[in-house]
Amino acid sequence: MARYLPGLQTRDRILDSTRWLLARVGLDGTTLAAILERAKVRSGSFYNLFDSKDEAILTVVREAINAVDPHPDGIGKDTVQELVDAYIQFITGQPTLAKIYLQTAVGGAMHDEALAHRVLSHHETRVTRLADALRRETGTSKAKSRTQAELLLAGLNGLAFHWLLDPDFDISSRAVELVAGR
Amino acid sequence: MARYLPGLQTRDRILDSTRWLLARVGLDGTTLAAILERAKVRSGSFYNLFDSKDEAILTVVREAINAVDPHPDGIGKDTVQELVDAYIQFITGQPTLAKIYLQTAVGGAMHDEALAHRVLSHHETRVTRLADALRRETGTSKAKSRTQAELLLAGLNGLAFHWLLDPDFDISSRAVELVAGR
DNA sequence: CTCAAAATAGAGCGTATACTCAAAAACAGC
DNA sequence: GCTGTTTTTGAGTATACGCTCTATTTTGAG
Repeated sequence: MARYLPGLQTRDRILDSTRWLLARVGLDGTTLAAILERAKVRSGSFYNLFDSKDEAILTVVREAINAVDPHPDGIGKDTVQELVDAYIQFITGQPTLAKIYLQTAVGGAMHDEALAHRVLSHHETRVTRLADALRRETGTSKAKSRTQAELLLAGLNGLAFHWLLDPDFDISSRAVELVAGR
Repeated sequence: MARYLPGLQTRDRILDSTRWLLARVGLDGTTLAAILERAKVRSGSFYNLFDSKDEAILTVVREAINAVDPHPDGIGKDTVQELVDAYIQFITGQPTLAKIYLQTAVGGAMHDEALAHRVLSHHETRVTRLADALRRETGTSKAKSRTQAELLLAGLNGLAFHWLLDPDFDISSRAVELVAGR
């Protein structure tokens, strides 16, 4: 483990490199050699700081998943618009982590059972909070608002996909239309 | 290329094997060795019939997509509902291929250049046909129907994402609601 | 300044994978 | 049956990858 400053700095460089590669070239392209070259580190140093390549990758993925997590202190208070805005802001503001999150969720590195569960539970949390906000604002039934929330979130995720594919795509105003046409 | 019966039969066995592996163990697990073992074929025979492992995979992907096409031979006949149904059927019937599709959309996940191109051009075709169907049915302008098609497809991709995350998610009826609320 | 701990370098190992090739066997038209 | 073509075999090649190990340098507390 790293105890001196140089070790901690190298560790950061490695994680930066891994994060960059995951977002740009995907899981397959994130080879050890690529990580090492970009971080300007030899394999010996890497394995002095990490037990395996996967450990570095999982560290980054965990970070990405946490970044999608809605803030827990606002439960029961947020509006639909706030939640949608927060999501869009995450996607457009942190495209690197957003890409990693979506890639991971779709099936890349999800051989890790615990991570898969975390992604699902984050998704669940988001649906529930959206449904609550919808019920508070429109007064629809519990079941119906949940269905609406699922549809809305699916739409947002779809928009995110589209935006990642085409950065010129106007995700913000599409999101507005999506909320309006609900 | 195969000209005698035995050649055609081994070709079929290889494609069956590839299809089975893609569905069961995913893209990563579909190694050449696995294909060969399941098809009871040695590598020499394989390369007598295919130029590469990717060609076999590509063939399977193409067949899966075509199998679900409502009007494979003629463009300009399908309805919006038909195209949406075909999409849902593709996603739920071939979850592995659906994953490949979405991973490619997120970008970079596909190391295979030809496969990525194939998937993306398929995406383009689908947008165009959806837009055409929308214009035929609603009489909207060319530009507007294309935007609508992109939004609709984004929604469908979002639903697919949700379904891949949670297989219990009722993607079919959600898709119906999505089309209805357009 | 000293010295044990930490950090680094980089040659090299083991393994998995896609793919090649020359020779042998099976095939089918004559 | 003869003969050219197709099919099959399987040992062998090339490469990429994750990872190890030892020697060397750097660090920083006392």
